[in-house]
Amino acid sequence: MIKSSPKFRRESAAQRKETLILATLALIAQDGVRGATVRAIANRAEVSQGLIRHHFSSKEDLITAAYAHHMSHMTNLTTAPALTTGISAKARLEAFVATGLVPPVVDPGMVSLWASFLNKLRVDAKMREIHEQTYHDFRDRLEALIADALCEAGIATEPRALRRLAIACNAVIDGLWIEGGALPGAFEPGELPEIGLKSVGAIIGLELEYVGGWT
Amino acid sequence: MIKSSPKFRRESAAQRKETLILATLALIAQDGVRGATVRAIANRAEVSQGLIRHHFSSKEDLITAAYAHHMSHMTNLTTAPALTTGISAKARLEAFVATGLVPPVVDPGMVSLWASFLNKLRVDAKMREIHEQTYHDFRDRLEALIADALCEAGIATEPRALRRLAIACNAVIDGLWIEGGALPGAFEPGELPEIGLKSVGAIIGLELEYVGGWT
DNA sequence: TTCCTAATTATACGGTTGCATAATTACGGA
DNA sequence: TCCGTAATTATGCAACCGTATAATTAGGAA
Repeated sequence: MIKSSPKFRRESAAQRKETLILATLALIAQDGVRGATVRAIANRAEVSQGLIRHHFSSKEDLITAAYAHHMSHMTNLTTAPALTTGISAKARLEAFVATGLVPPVVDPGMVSLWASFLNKLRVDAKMREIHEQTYHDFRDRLEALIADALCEAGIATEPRALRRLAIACNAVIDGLWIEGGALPGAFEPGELPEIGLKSVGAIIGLELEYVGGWT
Repeated sequence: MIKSSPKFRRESAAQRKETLILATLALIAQDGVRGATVRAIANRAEVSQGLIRHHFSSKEDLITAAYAHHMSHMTNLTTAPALTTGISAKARLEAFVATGLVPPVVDPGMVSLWASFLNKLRVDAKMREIHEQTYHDFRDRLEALIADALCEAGIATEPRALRRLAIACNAVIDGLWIEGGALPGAFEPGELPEIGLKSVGAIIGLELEYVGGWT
């Protein structure tokens, strides 16, 4: 008897879950939440639709997992360059701001994805929890960078004031990131990071500069 | 023959359209785009579902109209106080910034609504057009206020630099507005406008202050 | 009053959705 | 080698979606 090629491959739960999550994110980024149907996701991940319910208790569960995955991914993408050792605190802050304002972080798909999730915050408590945690995580990293940069410059700052600086800087970055993604082509290349650096610098009282190399 | 009470009332096209638009916005704010089905909208507006297709060529058409309505509403809400005559340019700018960062502009429903529409920008060209126009309209008003305030303070600014200041200030306001709406309770009352004024002030190089009276 | 017309309702249809259930099948351990 | 079991597929269903069409009805014009 000739052994025919297997009709499917078994994979670990973790791998399958990630595959499904990535397919979900790709679909939402492309067509909005509306496009992420169970059948479309299964099709994109090249599995049957029944498999989704085998790994996730409901479609809502998958969406939530995709949200968490995406948010931590974006945070890591932005944070990574700021972890470089051997450079000044000011340089790390500059890298952090600039990285968050150029592709691939600034991207229509990313913004669309983020917006799709944002309007679920009202309804879903689990989503709200994830958002809150991600937001604070991101802001805390930013606050630490600001604190280091200010300390390095010999500027003392109270915790309360520091928190507000971080909130404000986070807001500029977010705002620029959104418009950059929502209106691609409305800004010249390199304009967004330049504006971001100048603004963040003005807010915290340091002169931050645009360093080339960010494509 | 006893005349029974009429089963429905005829109204002008404009009135009906607005009723339907408001019902749509209320539903989207409450349950997200997913909740704004034709039947739900008709139910909320207390009309039959067929009426929607009588006034709008499609559901998509209604959604688009609702988006335009909502955006101009928000812009007007924020802009109104800045039109006050007889006060300094700086005071008008302060009013503009502060108004946009307190209720009813800062509100979970408003943010949810805005986010719901945002993720349609990728797909729908008409939506993108409305977004672009609204964004530029808002930013232009902000830019004019900044120009006046700087001029009043005797600070000369090039058009190119002015544009970037407006982009940056717009971003701070947007970012703060979003988080204020997405995470109600995460900020103390009055904290958002205070941070917003300080940040905008730092960016453009003026000292803006929080004036009480904004509840 | 009578009639005409546009606003409104009533009803139905094809397609899609998320989910449940049962039948297959890969693949590691005995 | 064989077998158990969990991963995967196949199939079906009830509910809901947007839309089309025809039947009502309000309310002004003549």
